[in-house]
Amino acid sequence: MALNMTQLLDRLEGKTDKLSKSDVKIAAVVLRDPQAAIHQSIARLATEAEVSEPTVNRLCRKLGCNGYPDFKLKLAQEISRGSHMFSENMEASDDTRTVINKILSSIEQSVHSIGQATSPASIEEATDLLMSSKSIYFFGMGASGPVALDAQHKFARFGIPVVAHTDFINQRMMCSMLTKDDSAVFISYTGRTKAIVESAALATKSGARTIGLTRSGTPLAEHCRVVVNAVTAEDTDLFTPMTSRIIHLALVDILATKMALQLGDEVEKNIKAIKTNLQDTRS
Amino acid sequence: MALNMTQLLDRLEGKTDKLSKSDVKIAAVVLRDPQAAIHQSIARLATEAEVSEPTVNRLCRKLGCNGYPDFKLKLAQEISRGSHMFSENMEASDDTRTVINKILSSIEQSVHSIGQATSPASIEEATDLLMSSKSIYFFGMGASGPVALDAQHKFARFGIPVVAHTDFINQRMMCSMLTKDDSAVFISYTGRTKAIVESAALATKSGARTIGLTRSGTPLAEHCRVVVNAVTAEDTDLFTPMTSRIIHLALVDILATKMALQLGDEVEKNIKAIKTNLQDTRS
DNA sequence: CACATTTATGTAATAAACTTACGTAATTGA
DNA sequence: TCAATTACGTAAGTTTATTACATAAATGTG
Repeated sequence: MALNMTQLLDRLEGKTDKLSKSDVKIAAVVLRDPQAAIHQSIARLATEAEVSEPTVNRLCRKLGCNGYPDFKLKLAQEISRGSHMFSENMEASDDTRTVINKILSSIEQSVHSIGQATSPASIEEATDLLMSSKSIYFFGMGASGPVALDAQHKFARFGIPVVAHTDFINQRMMCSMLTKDDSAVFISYTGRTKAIVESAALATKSGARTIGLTRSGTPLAEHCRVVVNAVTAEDTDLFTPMTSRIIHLALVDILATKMALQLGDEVEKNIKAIKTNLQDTRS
Repeated sequence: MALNMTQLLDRLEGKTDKLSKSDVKIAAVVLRDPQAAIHQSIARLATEAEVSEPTVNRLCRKLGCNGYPDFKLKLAQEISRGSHMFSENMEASDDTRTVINKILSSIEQSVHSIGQATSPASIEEATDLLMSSKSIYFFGMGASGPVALDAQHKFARFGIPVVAHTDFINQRMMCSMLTKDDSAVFISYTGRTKAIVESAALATKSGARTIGLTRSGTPLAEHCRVVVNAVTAEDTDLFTPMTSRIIHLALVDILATKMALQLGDEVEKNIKAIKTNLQDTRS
């Protein structure tokens, strides 16, 4: 019930539903300025769209809402993510507060959209491969280097040997030495970085279980057995270089959590052990 | 107008406003289940809170809303971030879709709350220090190690020498060699990791410009000239270990962007140069 | 401590908004 | 062309929210 978000605007565009003539008129008014729509009464909206009030009401129900007020509520939630406020570029004249808000809302938006882009199936396939692996390798270069290291840190608790490699030489070396019981996770937003594509090709040749945290359809994706699609809604975004790493981290979190849940008790012990060891380093 | 978000629930807790007796009763009902509140009529809410309807209406206006429906709308937007849906723990029975949603909404929530916790002043002070530095050092251990490396990668484009250190030995060594023209950025969520606190103390002794990406009031914070407060709303959260790194990354983004804006043209050239160099690595 | 003044709250009337029921028009398909 | 279905609007009814007014509580002052 709470999960069918960000659907209203899409549905208003007629993507999933068959909209009648009047419905289209209403949708046009709403889409022209959704922000304004949520402050309008049903009467006002009906007038603007040149239809009757019950017609508006019926459309609301057709879209799965419980009447017009409920429609407004759901619409408000959908556009509350700031998507429509801060898509503009950064300007030198922006004060610090504005810069903060622009960056954060851009991140929020990306994180939210990745939720819809990620197929549960791909996560499950990936965790299945990872869980039964003899050892796991994370590969990332440039901005994805730190992500790979982060993944190494996160997966360490599972009791499976994990290593991250962030430079070309080590990656090549490792990839040619993998076995069919090893998992190799390749992290790249563009999916076109030569070095990492070559490494993935090598890994495939070695028979390793290749997993890609990248966008599907890219050269890298083609070399991976499982692809966890890491693509944001708008890709031309100025903030892409920022948000892509965060999206990768979020996906790593999801994989690690899913794995932890499936491994169950075993992990608990490991985490507890690590935690007690860490206590000593706190002052 | 669009920036005073996520204030309603806080204000309902009486943090910024002086609430009357009746106001408190109303707030209690709303806070007990905000999700339910947005579907209630003003009459229902008034009854539950044992006050009159106009009293509810007056509270709405006091909180800056344009009547009760507007209040519901604003509240709906505020909790649309999933904050109150998924604050519970993860369960083994959760399906993959649920796991994904829980993690992502937790991240969204943290990112959003950091926006309010971060004071523009601290960002400005930090960037001022960084910009005029001869060189910049990032220090992070454990989960913050990758964050430090990420920062190194991001700041590299500014033309100032940047290094990240993620191990104790190197950190100690570097910190004792810093000069008053060097900036040392310490990244730690807890602010209590012994090693990093010691490093910060050393850096202070060397006269370096110490900046902390940590929570204020912690041992680490006390050794830092500028503290960028990195604390999430709810701290007991199960997801803290996940979201803390992402918050740090977001703060790094903010610092880097702010710096880029202030440096202006100079950076453009650097970025362009890096980009052209990167083209070669794409297939 | 009494009195004036401000602030808080409730009652009742009013107005606005939404929904339902019903009837007519348009569309579809044989 | 004629049912049958679907789409739409009118008008009545119902719910919901707001305003105006009155009363009570709280606050401050001499």
